[in-house]
Amino acid sequence: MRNTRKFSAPEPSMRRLPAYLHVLMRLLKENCLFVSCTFIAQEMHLDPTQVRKDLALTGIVGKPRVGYSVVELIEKIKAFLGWDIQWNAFLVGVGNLGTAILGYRQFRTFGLNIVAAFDKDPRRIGKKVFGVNVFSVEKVSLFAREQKIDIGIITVGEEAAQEVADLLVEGLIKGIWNFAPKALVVPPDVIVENAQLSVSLGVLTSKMKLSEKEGNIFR
Amino acid sequence: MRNTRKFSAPEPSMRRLPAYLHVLMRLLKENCLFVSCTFIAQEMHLDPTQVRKDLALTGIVGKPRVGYSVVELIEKIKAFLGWDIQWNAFLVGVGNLGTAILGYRQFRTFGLNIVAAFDKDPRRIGKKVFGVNVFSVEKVSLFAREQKIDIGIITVGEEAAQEVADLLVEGLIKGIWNFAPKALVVPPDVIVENAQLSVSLGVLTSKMKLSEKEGNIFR
DNA sequence: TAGATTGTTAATCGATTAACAATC
DNA sequence: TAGATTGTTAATCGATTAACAATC
Repeated sequence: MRNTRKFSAPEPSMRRLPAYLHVLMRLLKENCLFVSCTFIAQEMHLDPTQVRKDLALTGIVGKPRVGYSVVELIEKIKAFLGWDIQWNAFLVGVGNLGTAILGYRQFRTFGLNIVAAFDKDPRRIGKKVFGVNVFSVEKVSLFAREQKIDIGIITVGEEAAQEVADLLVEGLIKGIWNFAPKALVVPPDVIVENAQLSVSLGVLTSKMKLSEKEGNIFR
Repeated sequence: MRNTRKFSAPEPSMRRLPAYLHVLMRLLKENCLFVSCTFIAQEMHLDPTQVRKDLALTGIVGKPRVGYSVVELIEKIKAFLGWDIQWNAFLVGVGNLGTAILGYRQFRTFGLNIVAAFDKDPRRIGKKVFGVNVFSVEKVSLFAREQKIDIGIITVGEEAAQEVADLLVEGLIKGIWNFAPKALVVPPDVIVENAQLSVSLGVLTSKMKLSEKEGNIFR
């Protein structure tokens, strides 16, 4: 069963690209002009063929015996990830996590431009958080339409998440970055990316518990 | 090529379990005693067989024609994810993200007990953040050993991440929750879970860019 | 040239989905 | 009983890994 339209790029590959970018940025700093798959694979403890296939997704062409141009590869990966253009975003829910995201300057370098923030708490409305104005959540749809916002970032609680998603959809946004632990229902042309920290924590604690059990066999 | 010891549970399944838990908690509130895979699958837009296989991982046994006991299923999933026991944790790097994590009370319900925080900035050391004391990062290894800490949470910048990981390993921690965009090198018995927000953002913007291109064909 | 590395095709592996018998 | 649902085995699909020819 499929929740949305299927796009062509394999997600596991997509998720590895940002890490390649980090290695490449370091190489760029060290004035390294060319890099081979083998090198990147070693750095990241991956299979070289896998790296080559991942990079091929971006349309890069390498030179046998030489490798890929570091500068070109950085450009291609950024373009593939959509980090070469600006995305205008609204953030809804100025709690701890919302505030942290507003304060995380790094996102600017990925083209994420958080234009405004929204909250339902009157104590937060009218304030500025890391230079971003906080408005009443009621206004989110109207403002989003007026300002042609691309991305809605949901950092509200589970209860309000669907409601906020509906407002964002009404505001004609094209993508939702959802931090609330809730499976959102949206039209098929709206892209949802879930980023629940608890999922990641669950993977960690689950593996730790398993390893304790397995480990005990040998001790 | 493998970076660490392989554990038996399939990661995709593991990543779906927290979402099942959310549906189940809601059902519990509604005093619903039994639930079928079909129902959960519909709620989450997944294949029922997939849900059944995922749930089977936890060791739950259902009743044909009835389904699974909601209460029992919640317990089993929590136990499988390691959310039935307490994990003592240290957090290193009290920036925006670190602060947000310290303030996110929800994690307590997953058994995550953040005992202390660490930073290298003298202005932060000695302060309390959401009730958690901030110490100098130098002390992390010693304190971790003394207090038998299980998990180290890394919320420092890319540059310092490996250094902090080394200190945590010296402190005999068993798992690292790494928010820094850096592939950490640790001994094979230490479990690392990477939680880079930029990866998730990349998936979103990449899909949005692809969908724009594809979409334009039809417009 | 020789040899390292790319690009691509084939083989393997693992996860998802389909089919169906067992059960209450 | 009839039928919905579980549990499990088989088929399909997709991603990873291996093999190798092409290239500079």
